[in-house]
Amino acid sequence: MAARLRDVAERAGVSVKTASNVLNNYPHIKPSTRARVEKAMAELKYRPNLSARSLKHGRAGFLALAVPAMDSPYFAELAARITEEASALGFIVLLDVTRGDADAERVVLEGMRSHVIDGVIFSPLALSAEEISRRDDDLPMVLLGERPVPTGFDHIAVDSVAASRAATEHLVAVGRRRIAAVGREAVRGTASERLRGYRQALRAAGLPYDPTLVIDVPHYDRADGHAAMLRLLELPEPPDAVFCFNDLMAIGALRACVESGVKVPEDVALVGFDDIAETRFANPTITTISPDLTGLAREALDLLSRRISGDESPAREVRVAWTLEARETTLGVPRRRRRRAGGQDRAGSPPPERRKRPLQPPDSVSATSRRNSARRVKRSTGSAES
Amino acid sequence: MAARLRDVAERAGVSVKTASNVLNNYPHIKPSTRARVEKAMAELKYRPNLSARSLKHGRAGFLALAVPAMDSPYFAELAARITEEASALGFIVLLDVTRGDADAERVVLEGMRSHVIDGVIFSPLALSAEEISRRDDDLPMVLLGERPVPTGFDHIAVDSVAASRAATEHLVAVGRRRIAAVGREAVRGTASERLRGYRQALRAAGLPYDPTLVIDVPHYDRADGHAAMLRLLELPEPPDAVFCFNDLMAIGALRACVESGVKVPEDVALVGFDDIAETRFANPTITTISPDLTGLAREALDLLSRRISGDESPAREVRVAWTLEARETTLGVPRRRRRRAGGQDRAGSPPPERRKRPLQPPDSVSATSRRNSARRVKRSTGSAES
DNA sequence: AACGGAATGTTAACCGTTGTAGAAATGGCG
DNA sequence: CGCCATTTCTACAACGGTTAACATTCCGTT
Repeated sequence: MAARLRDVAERAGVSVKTASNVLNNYPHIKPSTRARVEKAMAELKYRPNLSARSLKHGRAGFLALAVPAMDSPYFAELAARITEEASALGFIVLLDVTRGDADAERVVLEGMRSHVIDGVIFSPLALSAEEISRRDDDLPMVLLGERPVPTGFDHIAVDSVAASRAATEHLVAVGRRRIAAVGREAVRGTASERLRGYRQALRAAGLPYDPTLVIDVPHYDRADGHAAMLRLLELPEPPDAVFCFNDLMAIGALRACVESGVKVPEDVALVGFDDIAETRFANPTITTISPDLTGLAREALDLLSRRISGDESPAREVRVAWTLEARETTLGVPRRRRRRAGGQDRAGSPPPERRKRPLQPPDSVSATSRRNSARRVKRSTGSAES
Repeated sequence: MAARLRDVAERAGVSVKTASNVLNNYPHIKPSTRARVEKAMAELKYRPNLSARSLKHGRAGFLALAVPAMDSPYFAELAARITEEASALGFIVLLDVTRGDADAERVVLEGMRSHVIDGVIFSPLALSAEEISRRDDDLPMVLLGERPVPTGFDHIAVDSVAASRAATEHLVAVGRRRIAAVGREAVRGTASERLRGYRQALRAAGLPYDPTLVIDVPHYDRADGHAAMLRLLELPEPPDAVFCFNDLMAIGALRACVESGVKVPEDVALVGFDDIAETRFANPTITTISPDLTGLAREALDLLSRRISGDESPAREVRVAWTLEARETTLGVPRRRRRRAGGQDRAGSPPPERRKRPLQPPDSVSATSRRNSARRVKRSTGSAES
């Protein structure tokens, strides 16, 4: 049914080899021959069989990207960046959604889709560092994210400790003293990096660490943030600021505040993490840590493609840049467009008086780069502990 | 380097074919032989080469999903559903992001990734119906979305006309008379389906169609909604309701209202389309049309896998179910948790008085199923116009 | 006329797996 | 013990494209 190279060759009156040469831009071909072959290809709607090709080469041109979820904006944006970078390098990205399922993640570790993919970019969630380090498969792999810290693997992440510390310091700087944290407190005994940064900032500011202000959540989603905030608001002494370990939870927390009649940031200031698009259009807009996703994607692909080409150098630990984006949940709403107090309580048409269109689009509302850890740590981690 | 079936066979002392048979659960194998082969596989860490396999069968087990964007929550959710359904059927989904680029979409039409994928699910954006209908490739394809209406292709979508009509009728029902619409007004001469439904509802309610209230936008993103709303608010006679053709624009529009001191829904009511998670956590929560994405994904895969198996029946036109989710941007905020008017204008710790945690999670706030077009239209569309 | 390079052809092997066809071993039964 | 029917296993040829190793022809130079 489908045309093969042989059919093309026959129709063009050349040998299979010549047809193949045309396909692969072999330089020494008479223009007229090339034209004939190309014409034949077009007429037969010839498409090379990539399975055959990759069977021959041992290279498939596919990369797998394994992430916990696709309906999380953070991972969606990440996937978009990685796909872009990959196609620039001639790779096709195959998405694998693990849903944070340990078994699904084990499949990723142990040679998924054998021989069809040339490498994996893996953002683990359920698996422990220890389990990851037991991996016994030579498919090149790059690990993403702060979650586990296995030694001897290529790993790319933002410096969560420093970023979280900056986020918390920012809350201190805007006058908050009782700062809560929402996220996973401990993964297999080790405190998470974000919690570490948070505690560092508290200590530096001379504030006490109050475990009742640290809320443990399972999924890092909006509902988690919502529930956590409700718990915090029920405390005898509620916090005056909350640092959520990601933006989705900050959004849920914000919603909980609105429902409960708590004013943000007057009563409670909020900071998130990730800088997903949603934060720039929330009401109020959400202060957050903005990691350089494009840089992350670029580093990941650069590293992975090097490994695929046989680079055997010791595992690398790469840190990507981030900035603190200070927005309304910590700075407040600019006075000139604060909403009126009373207001006609229900109405049909009469348009309320309103003023000029604000000049800046919401994307640029109070963006303040504060700190930047662009440094790239290249740490040689052989088999020994670093 | 990597173990082949031949190596396994040698080590187990059997022929290659026998090893292959073990791999494929061929019934007639002596248990002792099977055990030997399996042991050899484990020892050599054997992984079948899928390229070779698919070269042999002519089937690859891959599907392509081509969508305009991955960082749009709607497509991210859609991709998640489709990936789930596909893996249940043993297919692996290959994501292709076209960014609404016409050339990228043409590649999708004309046999992308030749022979590696068995079928395509395609949500076109840039290409006209006419251009799609010129497609000349026999790879099974299912079209998604309301955008183009080419005849003779399998097509799955929500009934946008009816849904948009319901959305607009809902605005009429809550007392609005000057209802704006934000979206693409015309694609190559044909009014979009959503605009059609909007106009039907206006006509049915005896309201005039005012073209100045219809805002044309390019990208259907938050920034578009934001800009469109600002334009509407500048009109001498601004609308008292806005129907945005998707949720992202509704979110942008909401943000524009907040910035401009316009109260939602008191001054302007808002309705979106898609029911992305973000709408359930917006402040206020956004009324929207909720399409049955799971159903859509299921239909798409059902249809596509049938085509792949050689089903040659006439092209089908499938409509998926939807519901109207009425939320705060049209119904208003329940009185008992409306926020206080004045409020301490900037403060440190003193917690404001607040009341009990509301019983229902935000997901269930004022959900009202209103209408359901679950009917599936099977239309035989041969070569003639229908 | 001899030579060199460009352009193409021929043939065969190979990538790893599976289908076909059939051989060899096994077992049941008269 | 012989015969037939299974069961168990094997040899070989594909699948479509690439590549190696030459062989050949054509053309233009010297």
